Amino acid sequence: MKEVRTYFHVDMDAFFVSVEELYDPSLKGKPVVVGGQSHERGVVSAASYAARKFGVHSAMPLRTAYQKCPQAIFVDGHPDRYREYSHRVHDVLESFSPLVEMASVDEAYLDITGTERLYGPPLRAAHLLHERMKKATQLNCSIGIAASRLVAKITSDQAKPNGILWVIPGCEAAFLAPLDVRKVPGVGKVTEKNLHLLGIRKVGDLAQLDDGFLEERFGKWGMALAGKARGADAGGWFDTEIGEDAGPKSISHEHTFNEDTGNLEQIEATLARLSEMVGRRLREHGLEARTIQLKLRYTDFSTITRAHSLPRATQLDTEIYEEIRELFRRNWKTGAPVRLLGVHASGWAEGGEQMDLLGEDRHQKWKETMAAADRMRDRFGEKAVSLAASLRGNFRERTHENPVGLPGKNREKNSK
DNA sequence: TCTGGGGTCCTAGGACCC
DNA sequence: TCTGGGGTCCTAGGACCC
Repeated sequence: MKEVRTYFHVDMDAFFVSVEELYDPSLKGKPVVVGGQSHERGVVSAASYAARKFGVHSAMPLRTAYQKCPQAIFVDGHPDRYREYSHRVHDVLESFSPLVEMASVDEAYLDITGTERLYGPPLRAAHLLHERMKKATQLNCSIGIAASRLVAKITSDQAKPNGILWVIPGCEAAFLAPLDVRKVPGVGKVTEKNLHLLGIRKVGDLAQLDDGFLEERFGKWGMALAGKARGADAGGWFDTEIGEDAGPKSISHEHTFNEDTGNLEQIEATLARLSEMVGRRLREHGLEARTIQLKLRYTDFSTITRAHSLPRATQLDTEIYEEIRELFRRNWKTGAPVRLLGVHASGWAEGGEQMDLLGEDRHQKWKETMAAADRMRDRFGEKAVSLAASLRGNFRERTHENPVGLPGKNREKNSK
């Protein structure tokens, strides 16, 4: 007989907005939109509850948010702040239970099975944690409690804001049945629409159907859905134990221009900057990527991705950039204005991949150069050392006589 | 409505190998 | 030459999440 476990899903309330309020208390209680200025290209990252009353929600274009709520205060996002507070949240959770898994910056799963003697029954434990979180971070959270991770996640959503909710084991199906299918994690716009076409609107409707039917229509997901509708952790990610947070599987950076551009110099300078950012993160994580991918979006929003796998993994800005530039030149509809560019790295090399002997010396030199550049950036800011900046200066000469990718004498000149 | 940026996972076809 | 069955890697696209 399988032991009944107890999971918490802890979700911070309006996380980005709440963190911004700590930096600027005058924002409290007001309609606040985090993500950028009201006229900018971009979408809402987070909206305060006051702003939500006007119909503003995350993922909505900023301009739309402005139309719905012109009196809202628009605030730029601060990823560093959110990361810092995410660490604090993590620390609180770890002090509470050793089995913690951060699912994103502002949410986590805890396995608190067997902590009754320490904290008492689940509801009491949740109140203790809630209190501890508020005291340590000044932030509110909501906590869902259930015998499975999936149900705990749905439950925390129902508990919002600033609430605690427990689905007693055995009551899962009854709790889930009246909820919209959209409440099931993994069911988004498209799947919801397809389910509606089949007359399936509530999770309870799903539970009636047999696995085969759902699998045929929705593939692997369908299979899991029926189980989920019955409250089980059926298949996929939700089956896994709560454990150590694994490292990243990919690292990417992308940029949307304020105005679309067909200017090759501007485009390549941007690709260089994005390549640097990716290279830097790879080095921070001690990773080397085998596959480099370009993302290219045109004015009409049509988007392509083009990838290439290297014979040898890299973490060097210049090698990433060379590959990206080649991918871009091969795939750009020449002259067509570009809306977005992205650089994506994945496919980590297994530890200690061989380097060819001839390349090793050059490679080592570059590694040292890059490490030094990273230190400069730490001390003097991102602008201190830049491949992109050097490219803007004398791009043509470099491409012909001093191809980017080899240590060049021009570099020092630009680093001061 | 005029649509960010960072990710994960899944599907599917073709190459290539045995 | 009308032709098999897997396994794995690569690539492209898309749904979804926060």
